[in-house]
Amino acid sequence: MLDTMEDLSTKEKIILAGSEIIVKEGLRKFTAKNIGNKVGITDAAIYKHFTSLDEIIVEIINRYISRCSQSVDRALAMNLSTEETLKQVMREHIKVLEETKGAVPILCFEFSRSGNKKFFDILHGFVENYKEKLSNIIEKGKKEGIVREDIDPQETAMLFVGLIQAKVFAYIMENREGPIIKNPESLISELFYGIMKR
Amino acid sequence: MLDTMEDLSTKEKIILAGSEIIVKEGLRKFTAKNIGNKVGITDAAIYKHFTSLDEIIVEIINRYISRCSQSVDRALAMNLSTEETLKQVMREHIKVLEETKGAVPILCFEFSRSGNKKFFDILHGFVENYKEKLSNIIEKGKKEGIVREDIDPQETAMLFVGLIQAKVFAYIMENREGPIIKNPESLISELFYGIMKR
DNA sequence: ATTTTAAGTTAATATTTGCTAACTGTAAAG
DNA sequence: CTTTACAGTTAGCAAATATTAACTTAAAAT
Repeated sequence: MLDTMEDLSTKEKIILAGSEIIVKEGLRKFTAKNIGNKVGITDAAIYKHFTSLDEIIVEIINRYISRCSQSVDRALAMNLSTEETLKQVMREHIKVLEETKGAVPILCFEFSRSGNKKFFDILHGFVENYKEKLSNIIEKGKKEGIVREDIDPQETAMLFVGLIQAKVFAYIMENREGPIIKNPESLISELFYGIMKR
Repeated sequence: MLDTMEDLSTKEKIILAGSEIIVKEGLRKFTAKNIGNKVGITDAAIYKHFTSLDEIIVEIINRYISRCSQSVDRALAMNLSTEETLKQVMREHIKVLEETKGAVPILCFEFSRSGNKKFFDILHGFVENYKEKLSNIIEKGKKEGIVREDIDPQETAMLFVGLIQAKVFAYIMENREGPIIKNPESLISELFYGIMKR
């Protein structure tokens, strides 16, 4: 069993173990037996918590999506400056990414190929929705005159999503341990350097 | 059956179909049945050409590796200027990449996680060897004074490999058709702009 | 004290997968 | 003309996988 998840409920352990398998071993190893082994229960016990293995994946994706979406709404509700709002959103997104161990960007990659329409549609819908929310904030920044005029909000929103994807790939290819993004604040400020008016 | 491979031998068709499945559908779908379907034969017929499915993967990787290595040797034998030698190597590499439909970078990604030592070792050995060959050329360029002094040959060689990897990811994520690298010459010259003395 | 429920077990199911064996047709070699 | 080799077929096996069923047990609810 994993030592990092002693006091979690079994359901949480399953989600965590599943995420880790997806990231570190690939979808091919995402089997009931492997997940059970990692959690410390039998394969059959998993079905006391989920009706199918697909449901685990849906849960992993949905948590990521809802947490990211919520963090945008929360950041907006905080009534910060546009710049701080954007930064807050990015900070939160990176936090969710770390907590889910990078599983969702990997799933994006896997399902963009596998032709599994069910998962692809969920992920695609999320990316579209999230892009819209982010680009609205960037658009507002442009109106306020703090974001460069020649920035395309949609493009820049996608750049952020793409950047996260790239970071996860790098993390995996370099076989690293620990956080995916070592220094979130510096990544965020680098990104901002390119879009803010000076 | 695929229309693009009418006149090839069955063995070639299997390799091509296998590569395409790896790239477009993932390793999970790399099964005898799926490959057979794509080629237009039964799963059992595949074993008339390969002793195992693993052997197909080994063949895909080895072809990529040997063609890349050979192209370096060929480029060196052409007695071109250092700059032209490097460019020639990159051109050839991109050609091999296109012909193998980007399967090997994807396999690198998959096996860097799956823990399959057999494949990982082959790929790792290749990358190390290839990096060495490339960096020797870059080193020569430095001695000739045409490459910037502050360039680390090893780092720059890896940059090229990483760039190829990134291009394949982008190709897949954007669900594109056709060539992975649309304009090889401009990619090569962009890369060179950063390393050559001016 | 008893019943109910939650969460685990083992055992069994159907399906899929990798691979082998036995057979068939065709085309080249002798 | 016969033989042999090749490249395909179908049938089938053993292992793995997703899932279900039947049972156990301990704790919570009544």
